[in-house]
Amino acid sequence: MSEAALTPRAEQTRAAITEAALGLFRERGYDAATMRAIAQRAGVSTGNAYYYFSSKEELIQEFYTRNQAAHLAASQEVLASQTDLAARLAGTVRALVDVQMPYHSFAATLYKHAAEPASPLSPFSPQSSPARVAAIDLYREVISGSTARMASPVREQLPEIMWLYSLGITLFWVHDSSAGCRKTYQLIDATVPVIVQLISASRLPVLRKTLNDLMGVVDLLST
Amino acid sequence: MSEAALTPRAEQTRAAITEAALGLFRERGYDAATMRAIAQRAGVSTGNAYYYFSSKEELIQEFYTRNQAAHLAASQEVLASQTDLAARLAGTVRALVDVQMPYHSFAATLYKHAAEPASPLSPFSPQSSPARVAAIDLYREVISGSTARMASPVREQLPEIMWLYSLGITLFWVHDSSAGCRKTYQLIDATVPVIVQLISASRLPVLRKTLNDLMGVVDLLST
DNA sequence: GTCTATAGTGGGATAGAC
DNA sequence: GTCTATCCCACTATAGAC
Repeated sequence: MSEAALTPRAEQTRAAITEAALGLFRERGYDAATMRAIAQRAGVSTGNAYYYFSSKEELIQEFYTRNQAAHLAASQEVLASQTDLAARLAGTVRALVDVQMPYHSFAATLYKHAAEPASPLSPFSPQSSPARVAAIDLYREVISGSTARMASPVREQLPEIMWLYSLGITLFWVHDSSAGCRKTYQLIDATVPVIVQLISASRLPVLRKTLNDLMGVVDLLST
Repeated sequence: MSEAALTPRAEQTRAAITEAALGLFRERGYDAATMRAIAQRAGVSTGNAYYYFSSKEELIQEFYTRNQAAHLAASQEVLASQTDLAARLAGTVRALVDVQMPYHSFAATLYKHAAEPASPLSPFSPQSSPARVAAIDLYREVISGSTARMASPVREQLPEIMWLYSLGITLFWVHDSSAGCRKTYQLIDATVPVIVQLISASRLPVLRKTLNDLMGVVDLLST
């Protein structure tokens, strides 16, 4: 990694800036976490903060990356104990929401950057590619560790579809102002069974054509 | 409307500012369209621009509103000539893309504001409510003017679902860098038949339960 | 009521001295 | 690597001209 090339002192400074940024993001939200405030909390000049992070966006990437790792860790429990597809999927997506919860109000503001297509923060950007691949792999594990049976073209595309589904849930979550984001959890619990039913229905001859069309759409999206 | 209360001169000034803003948005993109530049092109002071639009965001609302109106107008041709549901839906959504096309690169940047839940520019915000209602009504017309038959709970929720679908297409479109946004049109042509098939499949007894669940989800989203 | 001019706040980001 | 000083931006405020 590029971080390995840093001198110990530089690494320390960089870490201080990162910690200051994440703390301010969590405690005071997006607006109060100005580059000046972050630098001040880290005990460096704003110019120095820009030496390590060439934009505020890069600082947000750091937050993004950590969340991905935390989600992976938080999902292991369900994936180790459950074999039912619905339980595995619901548990994994619930874990995603759990992990991000402390940053709920911040995430709402963050999202406006992530939604910009040209932004490196977009989940579809090249910069996010490692995180995206890791997330899709996680959903591959959700499926492969389950007892569910499905048509093979469905099995191939399903991890990516589930990842898109998790993006949709996250999008709903940032908009969710209900107490404890209760609605988001309700939405997960309501949609997961539908998805699982559709997967098992995928073997019905009447739906074969519709499903093949849908899989074709996923291909279009990927390329 | 509030605009009716303006004097002719004020209306003219306001229009000049709007025109200048839309022109700069289209020709030079979001970043170059500073309030200074917009005011200068309109031949007014920046202070005056703020007299009519209390923020840059409001200027963007104007763009937003016009697009809605243009979409409505552009959809009339298909809706007047076609009775097939797939043709009507595809035509309407294609019209949406057509209308926004000159602003493609601008829309990408705009979207980061619209994606912020708290933003008045969000399609779910109270400020966007009139445009949202108008858009949903348009999709109601798409359905009512068609020969398609469907279960009545589906018929009720479908306009809103189609509107959400159009948001999804727009989201894809802002990310679409293919020549002439060819992929977006392909996506529309690929997904519309699937939607129509699902609608007609909604009368199959096997899917009744799944569909009722889905409609329940839509209810959850709406409240 | 409409508009200008101007001065100022505070934000992201940069240049160049050290 | 680190700082200070600076730029340009969105936006606010205000005093007053027409």
